[in-house]
Amino acid sequence: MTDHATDIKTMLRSANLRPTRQRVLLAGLLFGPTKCHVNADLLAQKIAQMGEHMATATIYNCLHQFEAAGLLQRVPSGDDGITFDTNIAKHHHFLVEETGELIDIPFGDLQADVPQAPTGYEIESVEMVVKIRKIS
Amino acid sequence: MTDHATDIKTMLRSANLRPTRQRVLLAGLLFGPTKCHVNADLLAQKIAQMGEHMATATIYNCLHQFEAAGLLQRVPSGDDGITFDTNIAKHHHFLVEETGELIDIPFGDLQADVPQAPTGYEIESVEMVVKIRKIS
DNA sequence: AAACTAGATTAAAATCATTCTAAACTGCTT
DNA sequence: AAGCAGTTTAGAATGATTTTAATCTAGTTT
Repeated sequence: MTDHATDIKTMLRSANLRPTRQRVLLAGLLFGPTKCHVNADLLAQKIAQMGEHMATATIYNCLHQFEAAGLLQRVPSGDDGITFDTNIAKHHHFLVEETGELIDIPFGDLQADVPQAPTGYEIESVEMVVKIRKIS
Repeated sequence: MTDHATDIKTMLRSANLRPTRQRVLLAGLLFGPTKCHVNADLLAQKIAQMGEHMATATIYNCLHQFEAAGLLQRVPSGDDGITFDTNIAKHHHFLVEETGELIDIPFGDLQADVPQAPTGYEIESVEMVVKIRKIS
């Protein structure tokens, strides 16, 4: 077994997730060196390209489990369903109007501008989306 | 005809929308003195309570037309479909995790913190959502 | 005021991403 | 090797939104 596969299994076990064939395959696609934005459909395509197969429900299950384990972050996305970000550092996004493409914005000192939560509430997260469009 | 109904018809005509019975009814619900967050389902309920009826498709059509005309703004919302805000001033939102309730945050001087758009793009809108939860 | 027409409304069917179901399977422990 | 809890699966179900194609109506023309 390669070191990479071992790392992934270790990561999954640390998250209290059994390293099943499906979870290892998905984690391999998601947790490489480059961060990315994914949805269930995109992953199904990649899996199909590898000549593999995985039930749609499994892809959703794994994504939600990875999110619950803090391995993924859910991100806002125009209209097209559920999108996850493998970059779990605090950051915001540009959303390209025409294409729906998401581009990371590094997290600055935006926190200072966040207003107080209403009395009795605590802030859970701050999410900024900057919609942009190609200059015609 | 009441002044209010006249105002609404004028508003609709200014937006190049024929003041049909359905659009006048919806506009009456939406464009009162108090701002609110609505979705198609909530409006259908209100209409039913008034003893009226309107096709679901009509509610969606009108909401999208009002949005296109700048009378409504679309706002992000947890998972539950399409939500519109009758407050069209620039502002951001608290989103209460447990309930999905949206609460307006008055627009401050956040603009200063927005990063430059990537080359070749222009900023279309900036939307911030602050998720909050009840302190247990 | 009747006729006309583009635009609007409608019920019902279609869409489609996501979730549910309940049966079959598999990783782990004994 | 057996057993069990946790997983995966195909296919059905869900549910919000959109499409369709027929009917209707606001506003204009005659």
